Amino acid sequence: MVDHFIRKLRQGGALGAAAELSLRKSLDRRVRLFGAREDLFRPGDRPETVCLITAGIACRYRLLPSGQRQITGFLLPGDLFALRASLDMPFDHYLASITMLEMLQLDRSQLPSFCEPGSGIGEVLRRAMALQLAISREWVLNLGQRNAMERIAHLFCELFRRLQAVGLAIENRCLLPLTQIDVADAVALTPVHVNRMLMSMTRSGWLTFQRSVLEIHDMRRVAEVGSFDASYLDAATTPEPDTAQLKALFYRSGETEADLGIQYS
Amino acid sequence: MVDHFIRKLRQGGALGAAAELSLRKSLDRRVRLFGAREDLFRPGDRPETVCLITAGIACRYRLLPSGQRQITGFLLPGDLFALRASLDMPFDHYLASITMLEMLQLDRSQLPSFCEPGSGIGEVLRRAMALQLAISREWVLNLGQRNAMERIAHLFCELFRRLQAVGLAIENRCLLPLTQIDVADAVALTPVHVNRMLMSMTRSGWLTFQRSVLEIHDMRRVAEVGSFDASYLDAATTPEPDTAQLKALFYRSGETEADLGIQYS
DNA sequence: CGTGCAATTGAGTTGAGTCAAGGCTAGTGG
DNA sequence: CCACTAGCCTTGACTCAACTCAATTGCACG
Repeated sequence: MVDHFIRKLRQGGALGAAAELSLRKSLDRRVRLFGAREDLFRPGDRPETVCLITAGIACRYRLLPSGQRQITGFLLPGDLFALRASLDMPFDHYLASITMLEMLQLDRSQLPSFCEPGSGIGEVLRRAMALQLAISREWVLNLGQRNAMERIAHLFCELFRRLQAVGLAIENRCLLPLTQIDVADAVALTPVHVNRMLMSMTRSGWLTFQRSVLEIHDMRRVAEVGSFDASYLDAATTPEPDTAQLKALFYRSGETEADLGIQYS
Repeated sequence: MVDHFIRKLRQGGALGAAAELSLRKSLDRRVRLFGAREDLFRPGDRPETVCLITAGIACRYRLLPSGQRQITGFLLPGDLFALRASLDMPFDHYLASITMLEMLQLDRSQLPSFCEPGSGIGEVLRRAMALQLAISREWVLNLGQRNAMERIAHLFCELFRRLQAVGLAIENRCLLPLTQIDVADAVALTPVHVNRMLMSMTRSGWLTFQRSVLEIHDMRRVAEVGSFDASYLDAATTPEPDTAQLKALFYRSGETEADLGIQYS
């Protein structure tokens, strides 16, 4: 949970040993919970705090006047968002939970004090933004140049990789509590067509995506179909395969199916 | 030229009066020129310096194994790029000039010294990245949810607005030295289909796009078709309609057509 | 034990792509 | 000064990937 964030700070070289303690304390005080499928922010909102997801998944989306929805990105445990709080900029899109969500709030005014002078949280924030930018541009490529199956394959590779990077994948499986409608809104296809592609991929034995579990049986093939090259994700993240504790959680929720969201972290 | 940058720094509250002088001096030493249609950076390159475009236009693009090209963004005068230099991250896409290009190089090691302690270039960089992110997400929406004509209308609105913001539009016209092929690679359509849409828009009297000049005759209509809402661009930029001198340049090059690129700023 | 949303499947439609052939313009070299 | 060449632009005829419409099934929850 909090450790995801601490780890990020270390990577940015932002964290002094002395600062770490005070950081941990102050973080624990500011945990917030949200239910599934809630809008956390709407266009125009000015966030007060930078946020860190500690459990659950969320998405950014935009609406057209016609009512069409485009998901422009997913947020997974360990991801920072509302970075614009540090710039006093308003949101220009929606940010919504998909599962139940647990997150930390990092007060803008406190941010600088957690950092050693010189290097700082600034670099952590910029690194997070650079990663989001890389992902966003990858999506532009995905929507612009790939056909239906390739898009879905690429999206699944991205999400699997990112979950893996924070220790939330086991072997070839991960919890991915999206509906086919969510996938459709992310890759800009109709749910009907997404379903056809998924059926086809399943029949081919490449992967299954059922009951919130994504299982990739033939990663080489799926990555090839989606022309997926993970290097754009590595820029800011380090793998670090995570604890047995998490695996236990995963298995449990994988069986029971209930409340998958919050057991996520 | 340099002023674009100085202005940006002021906006970020980063510039002390004292610092400004030394900044101006050091900037003037580091001007670089490129020809049209050159790759400035390729995937894997690690830029040494953050760059600022002072004249001409450029684009980011990615290639698929199949050879398909997707332009993921355009860079206009006043835009910063290669921000990853400040993070020591490699490029994951191509960055290429479209016209001749004049740019400033801002050395990474020098960046901090130009700033008042506390506030700083960090905020300027983050603001620039936030803008690029907003634009990139807008492109995801554009490619995902809009049809051919809507996409083109939206792209033209974006570029017109951005050029206007740095004083490079006159009334309803701006220099936009893109081929229809460039437009096609940006909006993910075939050049053939882009041409059909442009013909149709021209016949409808909405706009013309010929000989590197975009002229929007019915901005209300075009913005409506592209469901264009400029608010996402305003976050980091301030208009400030620019000099008569630029207008003169524009008219001249608008007539002669030659070397449009570099006369740009 | 409905009720409602998600998933699935079939049949017919269409917006954008493909293929192909000219026309226009600018720059090149004789 | 004028052919020649190479891109870019333009247009027409045909194709197809993805969409729409519609109906059915399968769950999960109250």
